[in-house]
Amino acid sequence: MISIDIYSRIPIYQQVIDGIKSEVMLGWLKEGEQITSIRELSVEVGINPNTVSKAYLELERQGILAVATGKGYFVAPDAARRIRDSVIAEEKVRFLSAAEKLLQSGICREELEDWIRKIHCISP
Amino acid sequence: MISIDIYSRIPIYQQVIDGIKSEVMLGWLKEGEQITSIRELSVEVGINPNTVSKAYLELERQGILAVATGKGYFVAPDAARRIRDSVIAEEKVRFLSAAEKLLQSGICREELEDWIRKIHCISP
Amino acid sequence: MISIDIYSRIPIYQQVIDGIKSEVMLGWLKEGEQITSIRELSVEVGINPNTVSKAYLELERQGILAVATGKGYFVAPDAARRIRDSVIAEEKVRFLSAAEKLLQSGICREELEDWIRKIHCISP
Amino acid sequence: MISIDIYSRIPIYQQVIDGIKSEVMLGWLKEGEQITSIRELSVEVGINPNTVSKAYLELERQGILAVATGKGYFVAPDAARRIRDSVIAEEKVRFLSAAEKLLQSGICREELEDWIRKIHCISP
DNA sequence: GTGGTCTAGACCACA
DNA sequence: GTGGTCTAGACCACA
Repeated sequence: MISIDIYSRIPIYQQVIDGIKSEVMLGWLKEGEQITSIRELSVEVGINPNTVSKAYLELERQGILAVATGKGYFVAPDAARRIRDSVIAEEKVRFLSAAEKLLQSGICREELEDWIRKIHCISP
Repeated sequence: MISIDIYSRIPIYQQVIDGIKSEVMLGWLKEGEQITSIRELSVEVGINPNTVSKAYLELERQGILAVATGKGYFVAPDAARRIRDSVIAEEKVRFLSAAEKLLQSGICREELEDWIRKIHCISP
Repeated sequence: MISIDIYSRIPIYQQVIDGIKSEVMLGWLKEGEQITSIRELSVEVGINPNTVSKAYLELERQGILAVATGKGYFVAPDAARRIRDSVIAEEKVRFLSAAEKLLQSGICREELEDWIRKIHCISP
Repeated sequence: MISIDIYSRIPIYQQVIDGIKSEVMLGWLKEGEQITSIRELSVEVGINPNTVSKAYLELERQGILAVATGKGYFVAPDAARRIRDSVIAEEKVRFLSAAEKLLQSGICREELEDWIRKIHCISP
């Protein structure tokens, strides 16, 4: 179940994209599996079907979803790997940019490494 | 001199805000010093005075600039420290968020630490 | 319905801010309710949309309104309490400042208390 | 000595007006006494002579200063009483307005009276 | 000269 | 439809 915050500055269609990607990454959606239809999802989360459609089209463009005309949307083969690769590429940029600004602001490397060690996270 | 990219997705007024903050951080603008007037800056960088005004008002709200009626805007005392504190607060969040997503994507802690060590940066 | 006096020395956007706050305080606008859109209100009261927008942005900054992209502005949860708290803080300062100046001008405490007792007002 | 805050939202000429009124009220300036010339005061407090002139003209209009052509400005006879009367009139309005808003916000009369009792002030 | 407010109107992303 | 940004230009108070 995707959760939407209509008051967030992140566009709703982007929240849908992020939600589906998460579900694939967590293994809740398997490659090849059919996903909830546009109409169903729009009712489920209480948003406009056009907004869901926009998200699905973007996911298709990214090769994460595949559309079978008249049948609906399916998780593309290789979807998990594609998502993982793009997440790593994007987050590495953010990580390095933030690290650089923190170093420039007087935070030392040791403190950054300390912060990393304290992150509690379960790798999937 | 603040450089503006009118094709950027970052709003122009935000670029002005970031530009002024940079100049204070780098010591090009000293605390107590008067800054370029709204009208002057608007012709210098080729944007509308209203846009500069919006940036200056936001900087005043953040306690980074102070306005003297009929005289103009000045760099507030304590401006550099305020900027530094807010940069650290914001970038720490981004740093930890990115690190967490990278760890979840299978990047190990040692690799993150390695990336940090390779950042070349001159602390002020 | 918000009434605007274009000849007042109080800026129009401030009158809009005060008007919305009054309507929330009086219970005419309920928390969570959508408020009149920028464009609608601007034609209703005969002012420019930019002026309404300035007021709404400030109310959002104060946590009294929340904006949903593409949908509009809504009264924030907790709006009434926030307004009440800020009114009390501001008016207490004015009250004490005025009282002190009156005492210094030779008005005695008993007279001030007498004035208070004569105020006719319906608590909500 | 009048103290000026150029970053205050209160106009400088108004701060000069308030400063002179205070000095008369406190008895530092006696009725009939000549006051510091426009030029002198402007140098003393580091502001523009035009600004001091604007303040003096307004004080003359209010009957608090009197001008002797070629000689300068003098404290008008009856100045202290005039100031006292106008302060009482203005502050009474502010006092009642603030009290009314506080009562409407749920503060009870007893609390207002309590606040008054706690004001520490030396009547002149 | 300095900012602050306001209007009129264009153009954009998003739902 | 919604709000957000931006321009061009007027008018005001203040120093």
